[in-house]
Amino acid sequence: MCAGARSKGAACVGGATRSKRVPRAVREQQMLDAGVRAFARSGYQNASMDEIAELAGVSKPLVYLYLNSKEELFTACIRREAAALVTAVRAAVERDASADRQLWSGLSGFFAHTAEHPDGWTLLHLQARTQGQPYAREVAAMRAEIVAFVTQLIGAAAREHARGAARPGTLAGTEVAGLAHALVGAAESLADWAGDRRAGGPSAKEAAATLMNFAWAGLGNLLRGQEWTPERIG
Amino acid sequence: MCAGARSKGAACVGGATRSKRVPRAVREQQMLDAGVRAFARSGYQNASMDEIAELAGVSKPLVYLYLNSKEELFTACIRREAAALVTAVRAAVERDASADRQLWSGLSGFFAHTAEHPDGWTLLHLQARTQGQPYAREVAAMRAEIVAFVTQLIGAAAREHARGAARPGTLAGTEVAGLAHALVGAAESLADWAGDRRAGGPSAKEAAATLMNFAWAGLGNLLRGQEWTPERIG
Amino acid sequence: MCAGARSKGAACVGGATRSKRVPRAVREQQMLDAGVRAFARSGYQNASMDEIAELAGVSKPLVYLYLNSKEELFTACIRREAAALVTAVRAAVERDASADRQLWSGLSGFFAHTAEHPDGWTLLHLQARTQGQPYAREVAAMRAEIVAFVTQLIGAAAREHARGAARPGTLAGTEVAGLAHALVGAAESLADWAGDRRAGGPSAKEAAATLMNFAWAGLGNLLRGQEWTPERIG
Amino acid sequence: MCAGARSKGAACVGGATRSKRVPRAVREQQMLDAGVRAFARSGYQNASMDEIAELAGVSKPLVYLYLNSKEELFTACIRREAAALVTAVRAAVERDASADRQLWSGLSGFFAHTAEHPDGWTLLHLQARTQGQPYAREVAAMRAEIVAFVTQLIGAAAREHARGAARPGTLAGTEVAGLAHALVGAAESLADWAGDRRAGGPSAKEAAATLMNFAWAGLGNLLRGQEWTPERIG
DNA sequence: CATGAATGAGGATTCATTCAT
DNA sequence: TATGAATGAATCCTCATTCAT
Repeated sequence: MCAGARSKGAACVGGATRSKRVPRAVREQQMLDAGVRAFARSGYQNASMDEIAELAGVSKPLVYLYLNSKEELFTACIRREAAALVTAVRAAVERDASADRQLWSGLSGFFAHTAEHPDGWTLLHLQARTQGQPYAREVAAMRAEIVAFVTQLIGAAAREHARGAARPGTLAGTEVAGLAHALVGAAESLADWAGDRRAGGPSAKEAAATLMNFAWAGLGNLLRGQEWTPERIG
Repeated sequence: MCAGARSKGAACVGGATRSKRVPRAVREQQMLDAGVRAFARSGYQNASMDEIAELAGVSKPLVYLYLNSKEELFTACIRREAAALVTAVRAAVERDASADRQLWSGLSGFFAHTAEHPDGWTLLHLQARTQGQPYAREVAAMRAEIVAFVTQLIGAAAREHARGAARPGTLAGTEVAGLAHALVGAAESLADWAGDRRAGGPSAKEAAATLMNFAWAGLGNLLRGQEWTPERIG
Repeated sequence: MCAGARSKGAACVGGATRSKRVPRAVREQQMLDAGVRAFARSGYQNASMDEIAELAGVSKPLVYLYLNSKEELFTACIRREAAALVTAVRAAVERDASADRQLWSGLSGFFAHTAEHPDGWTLLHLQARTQGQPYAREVAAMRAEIVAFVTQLIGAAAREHARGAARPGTLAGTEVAGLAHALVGAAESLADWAGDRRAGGPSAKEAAATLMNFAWAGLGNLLRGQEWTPERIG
Repeated sequence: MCAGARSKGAACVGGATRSKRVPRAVREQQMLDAGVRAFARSGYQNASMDEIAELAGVSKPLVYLYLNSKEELFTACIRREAAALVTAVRAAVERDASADRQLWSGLSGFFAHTAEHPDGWTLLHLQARTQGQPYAREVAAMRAEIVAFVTQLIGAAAREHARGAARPGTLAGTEVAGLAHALVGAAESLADWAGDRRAGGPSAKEAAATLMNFAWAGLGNLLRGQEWTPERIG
């Protein structure tokens, strides 16, 4: 436990002993760690700066000295986690592979990262979106980046498919957007589920495979022009 | 306008004139309306009891008299909205139809309800889940109920398929659950998108169709044994 | 002593017993009383809202409920005291009397009021001017009103004098402004001194008479063209 | 520019380059310069030690090493400025001249000094008096010294006058003191005005002349027994 | 029923001040 | 000598909540 931990019984993040005289860069990371944890678990409003400072193993004024305000701390947390997630996904994608393999590897990376950083994921997915424009926008930007990536893969798949197809299907812009939203939503839901090991959630690879099964075949059908319609007979 | 509406320009919910001698049941609904609206738009913490009382067109002590505390008010709001959503979906499902039609009708009902009650949907999907255990659990329970329903439909579809299939596929329990989670997540994401009319989101029926296209084909492939696997070549 | 007076030993303003359920208008005056006292004695920054609330015999939130912020409280205090001072001076002036008598009666009223309301006077004269633009301006406006009144009296005196003068003097605008500044400054200084009874300061009438002696004769000389110049020989 | 000057754009006082190894006496003066400037412009509370240290071009701990605390720094600033003002006035007085010339030369010195050291004057006249007993007393002592000097001059003038007067007037001690207070107050007010060049204030000599015109004639009248009294008829 | 009056408790933020290097 | 790192102690302000009428 960290020295100086007072009343509430919260240990310092990472179990680090509260140490004196640490260089600024390190302290800042400790504070961000604490912020991510606290914000993810309690939400922006409920997390108190007292709590965060204690979790970081420092006094409150130091948090303000380095990060200026609760809002800026929140922003910094979001930025760090968003960057980490995007980086992880980028690193996981197998470049020069086929479109479906690229998507699958990206998804695997995504699920692996969110499973390893559940607080970061909660922060981005749940908390940041509830706190109004500035933060929501920040996350929306990251999401847009991912959606764009997925859209591009779908386009690539369409081209790949078209090469050998008897009757190449066309996908309108709205349809593509709908698919991207659905896919990202499904991924998020699976990530939540996968993050919850107690609920018997899947591993990252399993989640990625499930999602590919869910999405890839449907996409192929669409491209082939085999649409599902309500008028279809059971 | 409701009497007593003070400075801020907020009219009473539903445009109801603030009148004396209203039966308790009605007053409570007005308060819940106000609560849902305020909580959805500002979040639990940011919504103040003052604001809610004014929005409901009553005095603050009356809110306390009927609903005891902010927490209980929040819980009551969540419960009402969750029940309304589940009821709407249930009512929309065409019993005795084929599994895909049941799923489609249920999704249509879901998208229709969320589009008509955006504040309720925001409350459930965004706000309640960020306020820690007690409320998140409440919503999680509702979600589990829906996931279970979807899971059962997928199972039914599998059985239907098996009856006439040359080579019946098998779906492990985890796989089915995964698909259900993915589908529900996709639906939620589409509901958010559809709720945002300015972003050119789809209507309820369109959203349902998009999702069916996306999901049903994949399911069919799975049942046919055409699984996507990472080992697959290109 | 007022009930509920806690630690610091400060009694409520006016010695009033802390009473419950007082109408808003009355409470507001009590708060302003407390504010004037606290601000005058400690300055804007040093006076804490805790201290003021205790002095007013109420809890802090009530002060905020009625007066919104420390700044607004300060402004309200200044406005009330400025208005009271101007009103007192106006009421004291003997209209339709000769110019010197008008000036004398006004000064008497001024010294009487400042002596009876030393905290109000300190607030206006000392504290408000130290707190930057918004407040300084407020006081400057009041001061300007008084200077204008004095200037007008000097003008009237000049006309009265001119009627019977062999060689009527002229006063340039800058000279008049200088005289007005000097006179007001002298009055302020005497008010400070008069407010300090322990230092053997004069009564209001004495102070007024002293100032008339100081100022009126000099003014007469100027009008007569008998200027003091450094070149004058001993 | 001084090294270490960070963001806010504030240059070091006196444009001194921040240099290492400066003798203590010099450093202390730099700190006092910074203190006077900061305290005069922002007030005691608003001026932060950070700001002052930066303005002085040194690190905060050094300020504490040399001056111990904010209070002591403030006191030191007041003492230095008060001594400077008194010294300047003393040096300006033409000894062995007639009383009015002595007064005039002293006033000229006073106005010249305050015009050249506006921050010092603001510190003494405005800021120090609003910070409660310890500092106000310090300034009051200086003021008393000046009032005593003026009182003595008025006494001397009375004696000079008495020597050649047909009908020597008498001035009670209180009257003399009152006149002195009035004169000093008038001087202070004019100094404030003169410090504000934008408001078209006068030069030092002009201010002194204005005041002499204003005051000396009144004094002469008094000595001649021509007192203004309220009973006088228009 | 309905409400104006009132408060306890807690949270963000700032700053003078001190070490350890 | 000089400073980056760190904190205790306030201070302003807000809000859920309760009475007395």
